[in-house]
Amino acid sequence: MAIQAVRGMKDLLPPEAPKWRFIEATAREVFGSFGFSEIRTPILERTELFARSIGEETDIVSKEMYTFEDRSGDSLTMRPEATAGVVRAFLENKLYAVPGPHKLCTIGPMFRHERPQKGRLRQFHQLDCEILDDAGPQGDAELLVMAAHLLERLGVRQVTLVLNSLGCPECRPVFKQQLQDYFAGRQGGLCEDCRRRLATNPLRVLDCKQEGCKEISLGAPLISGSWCESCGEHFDQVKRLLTQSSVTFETDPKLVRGLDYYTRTAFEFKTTQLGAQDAVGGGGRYDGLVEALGGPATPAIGFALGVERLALLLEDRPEWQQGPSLFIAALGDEPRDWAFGAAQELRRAGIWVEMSAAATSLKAQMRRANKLGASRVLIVGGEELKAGIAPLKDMANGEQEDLPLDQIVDRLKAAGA
RNA sequence: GUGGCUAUAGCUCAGUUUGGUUAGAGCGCCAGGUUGUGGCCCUGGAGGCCGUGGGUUCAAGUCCCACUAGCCACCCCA
Repeated sequence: MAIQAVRGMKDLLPPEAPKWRFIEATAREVFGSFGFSEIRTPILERTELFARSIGEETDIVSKEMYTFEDRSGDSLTMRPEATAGVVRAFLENKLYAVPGPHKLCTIGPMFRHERPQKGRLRQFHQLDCEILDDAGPQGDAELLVMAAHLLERLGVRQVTLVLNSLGCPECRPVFKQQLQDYFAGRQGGLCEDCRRRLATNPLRVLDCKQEGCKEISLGAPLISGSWCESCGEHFDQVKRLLTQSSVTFETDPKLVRGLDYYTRTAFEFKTTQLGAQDAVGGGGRYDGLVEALGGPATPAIGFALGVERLALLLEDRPEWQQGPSLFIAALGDEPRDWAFGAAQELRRAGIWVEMSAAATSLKAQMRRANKLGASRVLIVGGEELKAGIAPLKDMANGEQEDLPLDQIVDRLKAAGA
């Protein structure tokens, strides 16, 4: 076989492209109305950035990154998520010099070396939003309301917002210790992975899908019991604001997210429509990340939505299949020359015009016009050219009218083409 | 990274069990049925290194192995 695309990297073909444009355009519109500015950061970053922000122990960093040495010997990585790069750009360009909050969004490809399946690619695309320098619960709520609003605008149904709070540096260690104490006596029933997680990240044990682990987790302490006063208050406020905004949600005290930098609010938008790939989007608060990357203490929160997964949930719409406003069917050499010129003139007026370059029968040209979805066909032969009047056929109802050739532009503009 | 299923025309799939003439269908495509009129209908036509490479055999789309890719589950996540 000839050269194939790299595994897990897909071509976006013309029939699918309008859906993507719709998703991206709607997202930009919604993000814009919430005051988000676009930022575009490089796909390549120093490996260190991801190792330090996402966490060395996470699956992403430990086994999923596209990492390589460039020609100067620097270790570079193709971004597996957007937040780290955005935060890096925020610091490097000293965007914090202006008072916050800073609302930034970005749309683009991410890369993770995983085993591909439906809704999971090695190059995939995210709609990503971050609010930097915002500590209050209204920041969390605003972001979630915006995401819910976008899903609604897109017409994506059957998506549930699942919420949890992971606590802060104040209360999470207490909970971690409680968990470790609880599981310590029950290690025997845990899977191999979980026994390892117990030391590194005991919260993940709660998230394990193995039967034995699930059973043991049932009796485990819940993080909701360990929240410090301010974390509990923060979470209550977020929930209150969501309810006030009519955003429905569920809470799940076992929801844990894979990235180390999350604090307090963590969330996922889940669907039952995509099999094992049930997350359409996710995110959370990361109050410590900016400081950990060497910046000023800057509380922040963000989310990402997967474009491919959204596309899978969207039906095609008829308005995405628009055809040309006019097809010129020319019969004979002279009419074809005339049509070529007329087409350019109409196009200059912003009208989508097609014609066929080859000297084929009228029947073949009509078939082609029909296939392209042309709204009208102008039929021009030698007689019409001489008379300066040609039949214009409406392809929807089959009706034909005689139109003076010098009035085409006006006629089409009047028809809203 | 682990396990399972799959790969035949542009698309969806028969044919593989029990190896044996020119590998089929539907849809799509092209042309004709109308000296210059699309969609529906009828007729005809084009289009296939049967994923790639190796092996078994007189003979492989069919059996065996490897590779590649897709799908499903695990893992994890968008």
